[in-house]
Amino acid sequence: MSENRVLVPFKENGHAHQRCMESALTVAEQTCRARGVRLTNIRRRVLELVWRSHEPVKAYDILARLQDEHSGSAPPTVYRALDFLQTEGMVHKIESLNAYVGCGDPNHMHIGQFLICRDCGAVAEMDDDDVRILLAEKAGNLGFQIDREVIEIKGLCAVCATEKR
Amino acid sequence: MSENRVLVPFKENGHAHQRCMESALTVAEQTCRARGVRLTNIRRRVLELVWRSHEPVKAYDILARLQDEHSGSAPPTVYRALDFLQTEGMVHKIESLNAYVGCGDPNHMHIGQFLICRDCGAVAEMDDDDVRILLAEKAGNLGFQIDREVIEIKGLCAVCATEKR
DNA sequence: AATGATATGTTATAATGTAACAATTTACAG
DNA sequence: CTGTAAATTGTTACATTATAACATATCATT
Repeated sequence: MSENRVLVPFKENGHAHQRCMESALTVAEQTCRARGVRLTNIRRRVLELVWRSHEPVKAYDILARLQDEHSGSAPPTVYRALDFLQTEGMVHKIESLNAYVGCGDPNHMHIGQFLICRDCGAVAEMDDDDVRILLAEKAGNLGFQIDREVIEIKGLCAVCATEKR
Repeated sequence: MSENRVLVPFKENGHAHQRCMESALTVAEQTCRARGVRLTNIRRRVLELVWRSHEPVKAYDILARLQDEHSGSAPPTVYRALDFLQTEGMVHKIESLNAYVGCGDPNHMHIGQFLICRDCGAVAEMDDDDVRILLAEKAGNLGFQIDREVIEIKGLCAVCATEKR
C-alpha cells in the first residue's frame, strides 16, 4: 500500500490551531509570490476566515464577518475571493455542504478526499493515490476518463468515537 | 477484482430509454407496495420526470413541468417528492450539481459512485465494493468510521471520447 | 361516518450564488 | 513620474436552490 497522505488531520490533542492557521497563511503568501499572483487584503482575510477552524465555513458566514470590518462587502466580494483561493488550490469547496475548507497543500495541485465528522463537523483531507488509481481503473473499465473527483465521506472521527464511550 | 457493478450504464447504441424508464417506474411501484409506502401521483410523476433522461435533473425544472400540468405546484411539492424518493432509494442527489438522477437499484439500499460526463452530461452509477472497501480501509487508518460516501467523478464518457476523434 | 395519520396546498422567506457595469487600484512602459 | 491597460473591488440587482410554518385535503382503519 503506497500512500496514505493526510494533508489536514483531525484536531488531535494539543492541536495549536493558531499556529496551524498562521502556517497556512504563510504558505499561501509564499505560494502567491512564487506564482506572481496577488494575495490581496480581501483574499488574505477570507483565507484567514476559512482557516478559523477545521469545520467547513459557509460563504455567507464569511460575508457577515467581512461586513463587520468593512461595510462595502457584498456577496461578490466573498465569492470572488473564494474563486481565487480555489483556483490557487488554497481552499476546497465541500460540495455536499456548500461550504469551504482550507487546503493543507496548495503547492501540489490536487483535489483531495474529505472525511467529514458528523459529530464535531471537522474535516480532514486525504490525498491518496491508491484511491485515485482504483477509481481510475474502475471508471476506465467503462471507458470513462476522469478529469476530477468529488469525494466527501461522512462519518465519525476518532476523537468523537472515543468520547461516545 | 471482485465487483464492477454498474447500476445505470451510459447510453449505449440502441438504448431504448422509454423501456428503461418504464422499467424503473415498475420497479418503484413494486418496491413501494412491498414496503407499504405510497407512490402517490405526484411522487410517481416526479420520478418519471427524473427518469426522462440520464442527465441529472434540477428541482426547478421538475417544478416547471409540474406546473404545466397542475398550477398548484410549488417548490415544496417537488422537494417533498424528491425527499421521499431519496429516502426510498429511488433517486440520488448529485451534490456537486444540485440535481437529481434515478437510481437503477432501489431494492438494495446504497449510495453509489457517479460518473458524470462533461460533454453529454450523462451520469452512470456504479456501486463498487472494491472502492468502498479501500475507502473504509484508508479512513480506518485515521480512526474514521464511514457512514456515507459522496463520490462524484467528472470526466469524459466512452461515447463522447469516441466522437471527439 | 369518525378519527388519526399521511400527504398536499399555500404563502412567505431563507440560503446560496451570479450578472453587469462602475470605480478604484496596481503594475509597468514610456 | 505619468499615462495606460489590466486587475481588483464596489455596487446594484437578480437568479437559483431550498425550507418553515400552517392550512387543507386525502387515506386507512375503526
